[in-house]
Amino acid sequence: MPKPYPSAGARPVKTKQAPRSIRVLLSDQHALVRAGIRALLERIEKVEVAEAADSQQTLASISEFNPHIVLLDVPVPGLSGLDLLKEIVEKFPLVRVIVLTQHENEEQAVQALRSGAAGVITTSAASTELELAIKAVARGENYLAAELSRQAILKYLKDPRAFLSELTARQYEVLKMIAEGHATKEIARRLEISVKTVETHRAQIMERLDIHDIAGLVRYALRMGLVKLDK
Amino acid sequence: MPKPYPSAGARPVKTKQAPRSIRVLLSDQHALVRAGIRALLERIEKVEVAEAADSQQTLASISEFNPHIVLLDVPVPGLSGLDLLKEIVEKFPLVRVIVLTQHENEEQAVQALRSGAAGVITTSAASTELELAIKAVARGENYLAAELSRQAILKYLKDPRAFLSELTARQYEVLKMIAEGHATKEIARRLEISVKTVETHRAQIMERLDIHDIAGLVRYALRMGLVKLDK
DNA sequence: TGCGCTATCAGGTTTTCCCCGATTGTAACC
DNA sequence: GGTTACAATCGGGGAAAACCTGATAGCGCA
Repeated sequence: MPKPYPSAGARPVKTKQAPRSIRVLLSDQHALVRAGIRALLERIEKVEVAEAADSQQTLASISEFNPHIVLLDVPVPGLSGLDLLKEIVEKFPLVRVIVLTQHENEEQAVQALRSGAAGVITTSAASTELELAIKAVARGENYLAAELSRQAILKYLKDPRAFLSELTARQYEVLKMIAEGHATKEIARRLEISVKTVETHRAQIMERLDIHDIAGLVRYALRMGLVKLDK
Repeated sequence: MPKPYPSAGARPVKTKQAPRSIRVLLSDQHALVRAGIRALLERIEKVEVAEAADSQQTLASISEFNPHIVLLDVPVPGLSGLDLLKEIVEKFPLVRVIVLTQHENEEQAVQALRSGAAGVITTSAASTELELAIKAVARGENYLAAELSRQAILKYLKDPRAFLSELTARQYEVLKMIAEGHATKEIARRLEISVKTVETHRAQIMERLDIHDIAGLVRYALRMGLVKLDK
């Protein structure tokens, strides 16, 4: 049902338009997944692949390998998960980044696009979609995974307040501390505000997110990448 | 050595089938990861690959494809994450299962072995390790990822109480409800016990796990697979 | 200039947390 | 057959936290 996106007409029917090869830097924490994706990438003609396992390696390898495209795995999208993306965009504005995410979630796709991604595909995509995405982005177009609703994306992008500022910065700050397990009193102490204020923040967070228990807040914060599971 | 052989309704159209090929069923939620791993598997000689995306497909495909080995991705190991593994072991005792996990964690590897896995490898493994694991398990041996400490594994396996019964069944039940966001009063109502008893359970859970806030309990429950992020 | 939003705080009520305790049953151990 | 260990159940009472209903000050913006 969902048809491709801006580049709808330009299917990769024809074989070559770029004379040189496309250098793709594959950034993923998991060696096995990296090897698998690399095998898929290498089936695409004129694609050169390099790998990086973490942020440092990725940034270093961008300088060194000078890739056209970074295929960036973001296991838990969200605020903190996109830090590396933002850093890449800032330091290497010419590099185009395709975010590979596990979640078929418009909200998180929009966050990625807002942060400067040129494309978003999900791990539930078919392997052919990977090739489509690489080629589209290499041509300078953007690419969105077929599973994602363009309507939702465009709607969100048009309304900057739709959910990027679902919570205010202060509220995110408080939510993070809650999810990390800090008591209200301690949060108040750290932020140098009254316990009552922290309580109000929490109440407003709960109201906005329509979540009404601490456990739900913790799960939400984990999904958003505000906190990590281990720690 | 358990060598299952197709006696009934397996693949009918196999003409030049090598007599000793290894049939591997690849069970992973993510199509792209599946395609990648498949590409790696197909580099190994005499390996035939089938894919499954979820529990139902996996079980159905075991009947149909009659694999020697199931390569089972378990994103969040733990109690609930291993349900499919247990079901496979129960219904198809001759099928050998290799668990593919993201965490280099002895505890969770032991849980997998206890549940009947023949091998455990992690996504941080090199792709060569995948081949080693497949071949070892196909020979009837077991395989443990190189990252995992054999000592720790053996120690845990020898002492059944080491952490499998870290919590009692009742405590797991209460912990699950806490992590799902139910209030103490509601947990008491559901379990038809006193609020005081629930409080005692919670206190004992916290003491055993050395976790002293709700947020920490929620994260623990998520790691253990007691509850899921989305829900 | 008023409207909306954010960030801050308080009083008062309800609920939970936490420390003390207890009883019952069961299984193991010597 | 007593003792020990532990699981599961419950209570009192005070401290703490959460929850509800307010309020105020600042800030941007139309």
